Amino acid sequence: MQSIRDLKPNFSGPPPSSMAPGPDAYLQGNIRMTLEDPELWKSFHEIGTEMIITKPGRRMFPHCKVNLSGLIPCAKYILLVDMVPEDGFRYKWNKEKWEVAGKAEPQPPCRTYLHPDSPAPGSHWMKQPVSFLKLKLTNNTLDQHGHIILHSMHRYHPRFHIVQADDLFSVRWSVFQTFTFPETSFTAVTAYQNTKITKLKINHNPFAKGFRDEGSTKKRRANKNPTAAEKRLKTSEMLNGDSEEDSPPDFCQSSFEGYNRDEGDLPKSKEVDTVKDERYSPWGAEREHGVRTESPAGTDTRDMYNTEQLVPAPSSYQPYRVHEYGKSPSPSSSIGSGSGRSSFESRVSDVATVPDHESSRTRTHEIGPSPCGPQHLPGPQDYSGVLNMTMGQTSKPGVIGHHIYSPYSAEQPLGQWSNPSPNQYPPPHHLTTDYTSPAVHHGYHHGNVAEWSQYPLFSYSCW
DNA sequence: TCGGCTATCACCTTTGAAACGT
DNA sequence: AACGTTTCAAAGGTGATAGCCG
Repeated sequence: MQSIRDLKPNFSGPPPSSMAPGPDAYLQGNIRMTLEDPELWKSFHEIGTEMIITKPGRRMFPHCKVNLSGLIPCAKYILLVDMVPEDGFRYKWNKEKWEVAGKAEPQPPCRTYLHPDSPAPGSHWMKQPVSFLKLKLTNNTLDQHGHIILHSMHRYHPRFHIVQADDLFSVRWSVFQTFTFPETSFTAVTAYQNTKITKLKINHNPFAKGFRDEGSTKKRRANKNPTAAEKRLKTSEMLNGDSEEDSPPDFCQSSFEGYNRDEGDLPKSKEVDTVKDERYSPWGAEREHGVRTESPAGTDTRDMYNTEQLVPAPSSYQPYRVHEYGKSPSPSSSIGSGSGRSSFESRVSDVATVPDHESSRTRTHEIGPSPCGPQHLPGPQDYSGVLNMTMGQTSKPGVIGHHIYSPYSAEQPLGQWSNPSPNQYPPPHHLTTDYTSPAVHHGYHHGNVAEWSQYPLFSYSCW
């Protein structure tokens, strides 16, 4: 595990005193985020997770669900997720493995999904796992629903951000921490390529129960289209692991030899052991191209990382160009200790704004009396043009009363969207040169660090 | 010709309101 | 009247499939 942090304010002027971590700022450390269902994620990751993206938007499965600890119970936090390209390539599924198919397409509008409970006190986030179930992925660059826009056949991984902020407006002045989990990386696809992934999805996603072999699957469509039924049967056989397709001779030979062919079920404890020892990836290409390194095999070390810095930045968020304060010596103590969760603990204290309950304009989403005293219920706030964020459809009115994410909104003349140049979604042009030195982090090695600079954490980082 | 995308399908779960019982 | 449980229909999510498109 590595910890990358940069406490240096990266904006030229001081933030408003009401929002800035001023003299009364205090240290806040040991924020820990653990991934729920890590074994499920691993089982997908070892095969090569694929996420369907559709025009109307498709949920992720597995969906992002994390546990949080170390938050200040009374302080308000905002949770966000965005998707970051894994590399600068487009891929294709060829002969049972992913291969590089060329340069990545121009990055689509970067959207950040705001957890609908945001903002909420730390106690709220810590009392139960935080689910991003309703996060949806789309390939529609003109999407108006706030779904996260991705390119098909490209690789991404989610980043989780936690920001101590009383409201969305003050996010820009708050310290945030970023967490990633390597096993959550995935390839965006419009149709599943790897039948193993299909099988895993069917076996674990309750909505796909109808496709399970033990169910009525085989009679589905059987009387409608015999040919289709035959194909379906054939597919079922393949998915059962009886076909050779489960163990193709050339199926990622170099990286998949030890794959557990009984992946159809949620990994049992003994299977997990196997997984731990044999962490393979179908990404033969990534080795060939040195795009990224393999996750540490045979170890529970979580090579996730976190970063934190003050926003806004004078330039785009530069998560990979921040100062490295030294690698954390070890993963969280809970890792592999029975919790079965991936986790990352912020091992260094960080600066946070002091919760200002007096001036808080946020509303509480806690049911019942808050242990932190009375909560103010502010009126609707207009965040138009403030963030380019997506929100769950269950977003509370008043927290964000608008679809503020619309990248093409006329009311959002942000540089990120207003500078289309050669490619539709160019990197911000205002990057400074102060941070161009590569920073190795959490085991990933990006061949072209500069490419990362075009992926701001938040769209509003261009403020 | 082929790979990728999309509309549509049937099956399933989830969700919330209505009905009912205590 | 209030509360808890059950029932049921609508909404929405799922992968499979066929056909379209570049």
